[in-house]
Amino acid sequence: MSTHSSICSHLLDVQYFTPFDVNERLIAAKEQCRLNGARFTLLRQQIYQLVLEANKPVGAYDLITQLQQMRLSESEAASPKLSNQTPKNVAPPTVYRSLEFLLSEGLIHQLTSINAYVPCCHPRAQHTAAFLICAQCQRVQECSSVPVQEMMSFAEEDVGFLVERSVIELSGLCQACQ
Amino acid sequence: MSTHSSICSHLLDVQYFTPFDVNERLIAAKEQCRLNGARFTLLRQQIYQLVLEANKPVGAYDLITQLQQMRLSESEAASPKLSNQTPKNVAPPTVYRSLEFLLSEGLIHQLTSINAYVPCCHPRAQHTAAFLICAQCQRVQECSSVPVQEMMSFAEEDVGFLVERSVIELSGLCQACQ
DNA sequence: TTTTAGTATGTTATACTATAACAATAGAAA
DNA sequence: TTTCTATTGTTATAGTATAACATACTAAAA
Repeated sequence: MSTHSSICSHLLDVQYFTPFDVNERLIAAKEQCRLNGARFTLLRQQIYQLVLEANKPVGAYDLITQLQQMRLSESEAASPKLSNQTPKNVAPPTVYRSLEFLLSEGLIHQLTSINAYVPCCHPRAQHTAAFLICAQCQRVQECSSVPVQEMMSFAEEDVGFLVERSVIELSGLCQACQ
Repeated sequence: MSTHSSICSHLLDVQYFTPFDVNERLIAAKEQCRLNGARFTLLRQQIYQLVLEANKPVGAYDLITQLQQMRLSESEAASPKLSNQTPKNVAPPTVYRSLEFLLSEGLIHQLTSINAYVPCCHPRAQHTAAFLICAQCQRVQECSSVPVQEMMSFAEEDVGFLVERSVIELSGLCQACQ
C-alpha cells in the first residue's frame, strides 16, 4: 500500500458489492424523484430494480430479456388459466429510454467500455466517478476519491479543458481475484 | 490555473493537433516494427496513414470507406483505361485486424467512448494515457501526466486492483472552443 | 528450389449495441 | 371533460464488431 493510503482509503466511495437493500433503494429513488418532480413510473422502477438485483453490470439487451420474463410472470399471475402465452415483446427503445432517465437522475452509471450499467453506489447529484471493473468476478468498484478529483482539476485548471462527460474505467483484476 | 500547474504542464504529453510529418511517422513505425519482428504490411501502413492524416478521430467504418477509395485510385493508376470500375469492397475484419495490430504496437489509441481511433502522440511501449476530447472541434489531447499516473497508483496501491486496461476519456470543450 | 508452416488477408455471414420516427396511451393541468 | 405533455409502444434501421472459414502471401526448412 502507498504512503497516502491513509488519506485515500476512507475516501474510496464504496464497493459495488457492498450489500444494500433493494427495497430501501427503490423507496429512496421514489422519494428522490418526487422531490425532483420526476415521474418514477412502473417501467423505470422495474428497470432500476433489475439493475439493483444484478450482482454485476447488466447490458441493455439483458434487461430486455429480463423485462420480458417479468411481464410474462405478471400476466400469468393476473390470469393463471391462460398459460403458455407468447412472451411479451419489449423493444430496445423501451429500456434505453428508461436507462437514460435513471442516468439523468444519477441512480445508475453507464460503463461505456463494456456497454453495461450498474447502480450508483451513493445516488446523488451528478458526480464524477472512476470504475474498477474486474474481468474475473465481474464486480465493479466505484470511486469518487481524491485522484479522480485531481484528474478533473488537472483537465480543467491545468489544461483549460471544460469537462462535460467523463469516462474513467479501469479493467483488470480485483484484489480478491489476483 | 492551479498551483501545481508548473509541475504538471510540462508533463502534458502532447496535443493531438501538434503538427507532425506523416512520412516521418510511417518510417519510424516501419523501423519500430522491424525491431519488434512485426510485419508492417501494406494494409497496415495504409490504415496507419489514414489515421495519421485524419485531423480528428476516425471510426472503423470511415477507414473502410477511405480504404476502398484508396484501392480504387490504385487500380485506376495501374490501368487507367478501365475507369468506372466497381469500388473494391473492403470488409470490416480487414480494418479491425489492422487496427488491433496498430494498437498492439502502440502506434494508435482507441477512443472507446466515441468508437474511434487516433494516432499515439508519442509511440512507445504500452503506456497509460488520458484523452481530452473536444465535442466542438473534434480535436483530442493525449495526456500521460502526473494525475493519470496517480490514478493508476491509486487503483493498484490503495485499492489493490491490478489494472490491465484503462479507458480515461474526458469529453467537453477545449480551451480554444470555449 | 521446392516444400512447408505460419501469418496475414479476403469473404460471408451474423451478432451486438443503439437510435430515428411515428403511433398510441396515460397522467396532470386547465 | 378537455387539452396538453410526458411516457411508452412499435417498426424499422443505423452503427459497431466479431466468428468462421477460405485464400494468399512470406519466410524458413528441407
